[in-house]
Amino acid sequence: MSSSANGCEPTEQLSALYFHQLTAYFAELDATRSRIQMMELLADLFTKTRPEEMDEVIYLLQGRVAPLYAPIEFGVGEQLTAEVVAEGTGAALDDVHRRFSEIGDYGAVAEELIEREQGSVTVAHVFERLTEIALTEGEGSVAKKVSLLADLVRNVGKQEVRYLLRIPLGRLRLGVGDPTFMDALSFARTGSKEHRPAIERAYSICSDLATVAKDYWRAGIDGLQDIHIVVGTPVIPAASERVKTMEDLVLRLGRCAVEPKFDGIRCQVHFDGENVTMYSRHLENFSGMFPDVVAAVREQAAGHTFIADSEALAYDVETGAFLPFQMTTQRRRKHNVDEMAEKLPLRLVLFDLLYLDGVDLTRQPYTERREHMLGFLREGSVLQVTENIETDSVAAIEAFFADKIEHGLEGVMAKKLDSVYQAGRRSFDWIKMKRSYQGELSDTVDCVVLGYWYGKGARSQLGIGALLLGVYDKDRDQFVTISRLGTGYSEEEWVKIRELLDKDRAEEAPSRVEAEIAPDVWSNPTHVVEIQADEITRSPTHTCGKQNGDDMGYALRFPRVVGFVREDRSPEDATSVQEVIRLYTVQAEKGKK
DNA sequence: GTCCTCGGCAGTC
DNA sequence: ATCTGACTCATTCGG
DNA sequence: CCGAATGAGTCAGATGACTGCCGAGGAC
Repeated sequence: MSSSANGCEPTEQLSALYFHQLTAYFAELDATRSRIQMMELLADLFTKTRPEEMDEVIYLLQGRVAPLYAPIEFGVGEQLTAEVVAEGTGAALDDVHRRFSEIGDYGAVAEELIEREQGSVTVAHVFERLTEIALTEGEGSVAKKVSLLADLVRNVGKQEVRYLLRIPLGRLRLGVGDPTFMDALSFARTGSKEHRPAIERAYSICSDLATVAKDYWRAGIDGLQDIHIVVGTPVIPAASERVKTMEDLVLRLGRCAVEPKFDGIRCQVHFDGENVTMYSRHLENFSGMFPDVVAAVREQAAGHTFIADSEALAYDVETGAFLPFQMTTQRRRKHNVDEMAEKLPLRLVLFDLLYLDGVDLTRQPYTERREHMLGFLREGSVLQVTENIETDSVAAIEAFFADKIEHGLEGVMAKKLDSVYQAGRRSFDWIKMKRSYQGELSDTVDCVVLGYWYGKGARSQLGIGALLLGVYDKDRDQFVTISRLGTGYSEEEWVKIRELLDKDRAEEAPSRVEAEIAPDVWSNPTHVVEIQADEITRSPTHTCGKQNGDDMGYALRFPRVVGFVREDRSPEDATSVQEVIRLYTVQAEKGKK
């Protein structure tokens, strides 16, 4: 190996990496706040990692055993982890749950219950076992997953178990993510972040960080030259930023393109002339789910190869209007695919083109990509290119926006005219604007707090993680649930609201409260909070508006608190069930246009 | 043995 | 999805 | 002219409703 790297060359044969060595790094990262120091620690770890172990280290850091787009999941969440801890440490399941509600981290719970200081398993061994767990399926698989992981628990030390259990939970919580890994790779070779853009570009178009890491490690930036956009291999999609007002939007973009924003499922379509492959926003393979779209791609794009960014939406066959998200999402399925395709046909609205007929378009400006996108499709009922306007006027954007809202759409996306397609990045090249961002344009709901849940991770320090919210049913003088709430408060406010709720603590659900879910701590209905939400949805879990046991209720989509507590309102002054239903009806009317 | 329900998980937004 | 909080980095302020 | 203060940007990790799949386990 010859290269100009400084300090990263293995000067001696590195030995196999033990899992306790890896978790020692994790513990250091855990204790480090500075991102620069975390990057340096990671760079050091990469230096000590043999090339053949790079895959394992990278995937484990990502909380996985395979690249993002591989359909390999652990199938071990919190409940099963609790069983693993009990089985692996000999503690009672009750005890495990009790400890978890206090410290909010199963890794830390297991650490408390283990004496052993250090295990003797290697990273390779742990990786192999975790892979086995992920691949286990069929009858008896749940018990087998648990016992495999419990076996590992018995063979590692205190510090190791802490991080071992966090891996399948997908909550390693080290304060590092993909961007930091990429900085660290660059830093390990160059002592600076200078190669980050090249590394990031490679990662974004092949979606496999382990491949990028190995190529880069072997040959530096030259090693990345062979990574190109390939039809069939998912590209990490570009994402948008938000602003508060239309004025801010125009200030940032000047003259820009404005497109409608659809409330469907993001879909990246690949066509190699024969095969159609589709990926979701997080690179799940959708290909088998939308046979109607696949057929349409073959027809409407015959003779071409391409990769496009799009939104898939179900629509009303009678009126042509797009259906709500809850309808579209029913098309995301493995079984009864064909029947559902007939019942709920999809439209695919293309809004960007990354590749066409052998040419990578991602580095061309928006306007040119759009030209290509408008030119290659045949007419058809499924694939269509999104409409757009070009303007630098706030008034024009507002008019366009109002029209889209009036027709039941989510809002608009504004795009910088000369911007390239920034795969894997969230940037101000694309700015989304939804109704709920503009305070006066969207309704808020006054909700009564009915109780709270203990938090996990960092929130456990606060003694609270989320609230149970209700509204008032005037007809029956009952409080019914409409949402949980986990965002909007500062840490200080979380603590304050918990203190208030503890004063009104109830040992069980108060008699005037009707709920099908139970918080960790009940509270007598006293405090009213103002909640902003994007929409009201039909709900199988919340009791607001439920007529009888098996009916659907109503709930809030994307709830967040604004302000703290409304001192001027009594619980009976909260929004009523009847008002919620009225709001839902008004919203449903718009969807029909 | 077969069918059905439900809890848990993983994914969409 | 939304949101907060910590840190980084570039720019401006003030002595 | 240089260090301190400020503010925008980046990143990570809390949390939401809802749907479908899968396996477990009860009913029959």
